[in-house]
Amino acid sequence: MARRTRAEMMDDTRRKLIASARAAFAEKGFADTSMDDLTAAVGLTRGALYHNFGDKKGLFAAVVEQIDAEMASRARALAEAEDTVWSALLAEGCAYIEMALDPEVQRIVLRDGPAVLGDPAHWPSQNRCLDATRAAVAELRAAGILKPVDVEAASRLLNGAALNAALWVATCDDPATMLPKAQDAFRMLAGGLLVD
Amino acid sequence: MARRTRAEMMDDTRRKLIASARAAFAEKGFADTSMDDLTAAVGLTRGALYHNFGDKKGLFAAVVEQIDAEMASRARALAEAEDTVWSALLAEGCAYIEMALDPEVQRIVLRDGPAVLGDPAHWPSQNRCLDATRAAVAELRAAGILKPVDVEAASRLLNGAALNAALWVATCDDPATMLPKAQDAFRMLAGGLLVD
DNA sequence: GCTATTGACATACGACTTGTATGTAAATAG
DNA sequence: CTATTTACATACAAGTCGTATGTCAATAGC
Repeated sequence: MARRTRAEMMDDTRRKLIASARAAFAEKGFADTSMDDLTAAVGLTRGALYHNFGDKKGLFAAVVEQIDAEMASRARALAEAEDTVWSALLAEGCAYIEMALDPEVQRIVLRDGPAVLGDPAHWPSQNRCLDATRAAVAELRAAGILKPVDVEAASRLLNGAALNAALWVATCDDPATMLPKAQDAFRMLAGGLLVD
Repeated sequence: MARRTRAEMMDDTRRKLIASARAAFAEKGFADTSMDDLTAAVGLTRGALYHNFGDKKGLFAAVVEQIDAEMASRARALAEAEDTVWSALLAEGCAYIEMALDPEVQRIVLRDGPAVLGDPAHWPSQNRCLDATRAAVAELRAAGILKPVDVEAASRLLNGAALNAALWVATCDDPATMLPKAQDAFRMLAGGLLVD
């Protein structure tokens, strides 16, 4: 078993590169990260990088994909713990706000992501968090719990509100006390969608 | 009057550089814009650029400042045409959504801006659109028209919702029909802040 | 009105970076 | 056991940014 097959070696290489890139991108940002440094940090060269990911953006996209999957997984877990679709939607939004406090999420997904990869809605990872929100909104609309609002529009607005709230909380003076206020405001706003 | 004073020459140089940069950044984005091309397009060199703006980010910041001021001015004009503070707030948000349809605003302010300059809340231009929203929310809160929500949090959420809605509308298949839906959804969400 | 100095740029230079083209050694195929 | 493909490393060319230096016109001082 000491003998490694080629596929195993490549997977290992990819994992190492993604991990190194994730740390570097989070700390220095996309533009200020050198691929020479990034690869050397795990004992490789840019040759491995271009072979596995095509270019710098390709590696960045892989990192975003990984983080995005983790976020969606966490949001889903929290939403499933709720007992109504409505409370699940609120929980998702609040979870999103919390997760965006993570410096890695902020810098890589929220700040550099759009500039490097374009609008999140067109990412291959499809911004899974948005997908979850859309599903919940669609179900609530069908059940007549929400006012006759466009599902896509409402999902976008809810996610956007949560996202920006998170960015603000993360960069304000006192995140600990502002987080609950932001989440309160989010629930209040979302309540505007409910039928009277 | 053919004789130009030095201050006039500098102002003219700055205007030319900002105009050229605005076009280049909007079309190719910050990262893919060369300062050599940018300056040569108006008959200058990078020397003028570094002398007047310090570095590439400095010029970018000046462009953002200009666009931001234009947006705030327009939003203010629309808001003042309304007869209540509440409708003015809604009008501002809807105006924001519309303005974000402009490719220049999208690429420079919304996409590249945060990546290059960091969180908009910390920009020198202070994101004037947000300021207007905050002022309106504060007034409505004081008048008891809104539920007891944190002013800063609510302002952030409203602006974030509008912003993301705009990004979505701008990149969707049929912006013309989606714009009113997004604005409807925005008004509905904002209604969640009103006392019952 | 003449010189000295400052200001507004242009030019030249060095240090990096990215992407590609080529080389190479190991793993697989036949 | 040879041939070929794979998974990288190395070498190279092009382009970019920031700075250091040069230059000429505009102002200041006497």
